[in-house]
Amino acid sequence: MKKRSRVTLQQVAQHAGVSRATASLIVRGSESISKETKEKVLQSMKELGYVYDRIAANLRSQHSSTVGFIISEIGNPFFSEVLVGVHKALDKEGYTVILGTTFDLMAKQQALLSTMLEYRVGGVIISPIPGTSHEDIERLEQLGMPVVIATRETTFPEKFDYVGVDNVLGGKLAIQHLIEKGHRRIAFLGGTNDSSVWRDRMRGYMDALVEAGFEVDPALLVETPVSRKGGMDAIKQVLSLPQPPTAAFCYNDIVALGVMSGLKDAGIHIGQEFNLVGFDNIQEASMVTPSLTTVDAFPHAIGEYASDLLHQRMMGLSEGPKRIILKPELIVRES
Amino acid sequence: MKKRSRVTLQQVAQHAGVSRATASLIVRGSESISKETKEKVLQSMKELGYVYDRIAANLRSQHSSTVGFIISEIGNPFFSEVLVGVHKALDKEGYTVILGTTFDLMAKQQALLSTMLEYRVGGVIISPIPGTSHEDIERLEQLGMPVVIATRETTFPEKFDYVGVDNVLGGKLAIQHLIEKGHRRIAFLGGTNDSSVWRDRMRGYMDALVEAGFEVDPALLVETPVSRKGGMDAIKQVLSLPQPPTAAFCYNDIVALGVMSGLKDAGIHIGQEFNLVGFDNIQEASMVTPSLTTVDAFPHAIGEYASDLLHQRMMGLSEGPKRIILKPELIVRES
DNA sequence: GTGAAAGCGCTAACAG
DNA sequence: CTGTTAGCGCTTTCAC
Repeated sequence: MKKRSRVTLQQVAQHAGVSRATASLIVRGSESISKETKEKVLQSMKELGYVYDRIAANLRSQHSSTVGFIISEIGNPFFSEVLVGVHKALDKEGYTVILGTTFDLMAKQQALLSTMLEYRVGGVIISPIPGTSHEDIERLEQLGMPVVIATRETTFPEKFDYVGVDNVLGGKLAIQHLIEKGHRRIAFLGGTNDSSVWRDRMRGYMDALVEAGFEVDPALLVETPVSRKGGMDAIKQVLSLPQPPTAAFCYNDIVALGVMSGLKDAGIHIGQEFNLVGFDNIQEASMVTPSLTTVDAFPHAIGEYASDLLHQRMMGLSEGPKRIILKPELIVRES
Repeated sequence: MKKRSRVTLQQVAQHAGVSRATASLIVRGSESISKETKEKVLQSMKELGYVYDRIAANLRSQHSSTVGFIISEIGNPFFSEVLVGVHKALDKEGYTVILGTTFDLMAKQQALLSTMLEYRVGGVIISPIPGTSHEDIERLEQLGMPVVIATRETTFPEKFDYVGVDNVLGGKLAIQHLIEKGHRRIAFLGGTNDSSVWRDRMRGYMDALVEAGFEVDPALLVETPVSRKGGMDAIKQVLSLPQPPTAAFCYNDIVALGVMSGLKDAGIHIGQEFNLVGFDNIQEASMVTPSLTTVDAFPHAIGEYASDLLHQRMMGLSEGPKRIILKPELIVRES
């Protein structure tokens, strides 16, 4: 890991016949330098192949131009879309992102938080794993590191800046749509109740059913891992019921895609005999056949808003915790 | 961006009544410290809430425990799978990854390379955008920064460590499979010839056809952007030919999924009237209906091998450039 | 085993 | 406008 030593500002200054301080001002684009010396120094930099050492600069100035982004997994298109939003927004402000993936393991998350601290990132955007308490995160804030929570909540939501979608409303929209289509027995498939997101979507499901005057059959609620396999298993389970459902609301699109496979295996025509609504609106949702009706959770926007909030906080412009709750939208397609 | 000042090693040492140097040895887990002082110092760290400053440490020791990973876009499942591989492997070695996405823009790629340099990353893994010359990359090596190229080649492949799949062979496997199925008119759809990957897959396509004694009809080669939309457009184009193809090999799975949509729109039964082979074996390939026959490009393994090569090089253990070319495998499914 | 002093490459504060 | 001096938080000799 030893590196060939690089050209330092000192050497550049010497070569150009100025002081280190002057050279420093020039790299940073100061206006208050005469055109001639500026040219001269820039020329020297070019000749010597100077590369700015941002690490050393950050150390000295006690600033940080990095931001940590902690996410459960990159394989899920929803999260990768959030990442794209974060990336774009932070790029624009000149930050560099350090990525960490927890794979939903608490030990990994703790380790990542420490890493972010050790690297002196200027702030952290995190989608905490289910069961993360606010104490776990508070550690960062106590050390003066701004934090923004995205997509999932911690045990004490009001403590931090948060950006997410209104999952209760999303669940409601989905169910109302299915009720309008004439369904009475609607399953809720996939996900597990340890996640705040699941609980909210489930609540939307319940609320909408109750408001419409229908009863909730616990047999139609199936918890599974958030995967296509999970969806496939879940639909098989409810189809074998004495009174199978005629429609399903899925925890997210990934699960919904699994459910679609399961329905096809069972020879059920999606969109005709059976209606299906997902959540997230990942790209794939519009591409499958039949295309998937889903609730758009605006992952890209979540990433951008989270970045904006973090930037505000890093500039010291924010006061109390802010919450940005996006209104989800139902995207009606063929399913 | 100003940070509340943190507890320094100095303060810890003072609190514990030892010197800074001793404390430093202890954070790094040195063996040559008496158990008592060690305990005492560790206790002080806990009490004061000390956080190791890896940035300062790296500056002083001229080491780096970060690795840059530059990729075109994170939205493509193939790349996100490579990222997962990279992440897992580097994690194990204790590196932290700094992520950059180029969106296939040359300016962005150049900027990212500079950023990596400025952040003194210990090494870089890059999937260069089409048209990247070896000079663009050489800059890094000249500054003593190890580089590993992954998935795509530069203009002068032999100069750097490289990990990728044998795209020529992959193309051949696909075409041989289609020929065995009895097809004579096989289209090659999607992608553009500015990419080395495209040219190799195309070559495999050509070679296989020629070996089998068939001729190549240029009308069956359609270049498009690498997207579902591209696939859709491409299949529509060839279907309107006087002599449409009866099978297609697609640049990758993303394109293939678009082609599937297009075929369905045209009322063509995939797997019966028309056979289709993709490339990459992204998760989705096994989940669509009908499931997609494809060539597995082992993205996860590419990420891991690239990380291993980089690690070797960072340790100074590598000599000449190494090339790891993975053998792709045909995954026969329903399409 | 532990401490004192020097310095990684840069910026900040103040002179001039 | 430019130079001087000090020091960010850590590691690294080299004494003792």
